[in-house]
Amino acid sequence: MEPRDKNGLTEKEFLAQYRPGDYERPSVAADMVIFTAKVCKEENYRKLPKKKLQLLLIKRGGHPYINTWALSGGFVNPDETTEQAAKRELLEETGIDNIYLEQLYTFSDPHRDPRMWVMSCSYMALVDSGKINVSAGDDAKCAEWFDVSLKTENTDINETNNGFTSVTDYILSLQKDNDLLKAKIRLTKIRTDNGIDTKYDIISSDGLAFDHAKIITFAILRLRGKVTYTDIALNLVPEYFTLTELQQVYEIILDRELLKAPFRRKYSTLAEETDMFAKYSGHRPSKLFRKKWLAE
Amino acid sequence: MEPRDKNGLTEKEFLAQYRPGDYERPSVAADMVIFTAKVCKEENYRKLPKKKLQLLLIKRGGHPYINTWALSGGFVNPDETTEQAAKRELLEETGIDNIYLEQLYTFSDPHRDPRMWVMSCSYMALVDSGKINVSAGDDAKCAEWFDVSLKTENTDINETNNGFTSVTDYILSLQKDNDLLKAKIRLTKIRTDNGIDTKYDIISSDGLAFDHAKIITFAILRLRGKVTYTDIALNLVPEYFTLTELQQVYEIILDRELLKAPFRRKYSTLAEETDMFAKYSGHRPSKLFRKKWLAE
DNA sequence: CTAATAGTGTCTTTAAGACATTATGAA
DNA sequence: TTCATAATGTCTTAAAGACACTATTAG
Repeated sequence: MEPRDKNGLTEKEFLAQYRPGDYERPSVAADMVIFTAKVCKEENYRKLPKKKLQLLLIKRGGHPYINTWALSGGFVNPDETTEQAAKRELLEETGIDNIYLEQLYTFSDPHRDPRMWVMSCSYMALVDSGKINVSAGDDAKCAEWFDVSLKTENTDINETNNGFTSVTDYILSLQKDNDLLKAKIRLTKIRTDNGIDTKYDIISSDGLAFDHAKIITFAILRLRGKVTYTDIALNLVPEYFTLTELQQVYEIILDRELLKAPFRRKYSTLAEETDMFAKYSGHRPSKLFRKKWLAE
Repeated sequence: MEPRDKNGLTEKEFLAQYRPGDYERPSVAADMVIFTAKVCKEENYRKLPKKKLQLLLIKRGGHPYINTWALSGGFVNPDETTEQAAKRELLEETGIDNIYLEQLYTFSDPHRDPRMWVMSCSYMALVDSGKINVSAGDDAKCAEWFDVSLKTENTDINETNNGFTSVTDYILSLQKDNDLLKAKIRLTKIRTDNGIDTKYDIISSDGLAFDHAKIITFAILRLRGKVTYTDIALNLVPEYFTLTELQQVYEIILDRELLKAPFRRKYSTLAEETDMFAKYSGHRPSKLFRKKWLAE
């Protein structure tokens, strides 16, 4: 016996006659923070090339925020998930396909877009720089890789009777040749026994569109948080890599140097030995490893 | 000199003439998984009462999924964030206010609601059971606390050439007196060098509306993941608590017993000693502590 | 040979697991 | 007095930090 509602309808009947109300709905965009670990040039044949953490931005050609830089992204269509939309947009805008993707956070401040009500479901993506097709972004859109740096400018913690208030200012710098984009993001945490209120505010944002400075900061903090206890860093390294290369990736993400011996002890679990060696290194050649993804 | 777009408009002019297109937009709901740690009754005056992990569900009075149980939640309004919507709905539906809230994930399968295109921005909430007003949910809506259990039924891992495939089946059980809701959720992870595809599928879901079994499973796994390295468990404990109580909370979340001595060594950092003691315990009274939230 | 990195050994420090011992109050 | 839990001590095991030492190559 099928259940009927207060109008005497079965579920099938209800759905057949159902018409969505005409209340206002938000547009939903999928935005992506794409990181890569770019190998720098090194003149000294003996020295090892350094790595830099980079992020992809797209120059806006129209209002609002005309001529500023924005994350790759676009609106979600009715026949796809936000993740599918993110992948589709990335492919359309940059030609990049098949990469690591992870949902970050949904930003929903009603006024984050001056045009209308737009939520942003944000994703973090990681690519090995060798996979990037340099000729990508060849349509009208101008996509460029920016060096990323996120520094803590200041932290202020006040203990209260039943919690604390902490205010941290971050300086986000994005650099591409002569283009330097700078933003200050304030992270405020107010903890009481009634929960915690965590808030990101953009204090200043120069050359970045919308609230994207906030999203980028969120992504970097997430990446830093996850890198030490997951295999996420493997996504930034080529098929064959040395343990020093992997360590460099950790160092540019965490923005600090690590000791070699303990690093190798811990993270050699992520690498499978091969019988190949790096060549023409000007010093003792290092063994090449393959990725050993952590199962489960 | 203000920049103008290809139509010769400044940003101000552009925004003044801007009209949103009439493409389809999703409805966005904010849904909440609210947990509490309920103290059971204990007959033996010497024995310590046990705790159970519980979760709040609301009985659906209309189609679709009539007479099944659903998470508390509702549609987001144009003047609020998803978080504000979650809080508003919770207050309206249950009378619960001022609690710990954390965004979980945005579920966006276009067919997750049979009526129309609805995304769910899901939240996890934690409350001390002492804060719950039992007479809540006094309007038409019927809100009830269900005992929660999530067991891994089966894990199957296959290593592949460049990654692995893992399939884990979870059994989610929700019980309230004679009402037993059961669901099987399959978590599939396919890892290749081109990223990881993580997918939750509902194999069966009895008595739970929409994809809420998936959301609940996601929430429990998140809670388990975060409890050991954050102070999140403090949200489930009253103002004054014993270390054994706190340990019980960890045990019901992790679904396994912990050793007392190492637990105290590690988590006494989350507790501030008071000079009060638990009373009428039928054995040595234990010291009461206050919450010491981890700053930063 | 040399500069620069590869790779390992080992001592110290810290934290976690395991379990035993002592302490204490209500009935 | 007894039962059940409180609270702590300590031995073991494992991991992380710090740093030194040896190995190896292109030029």
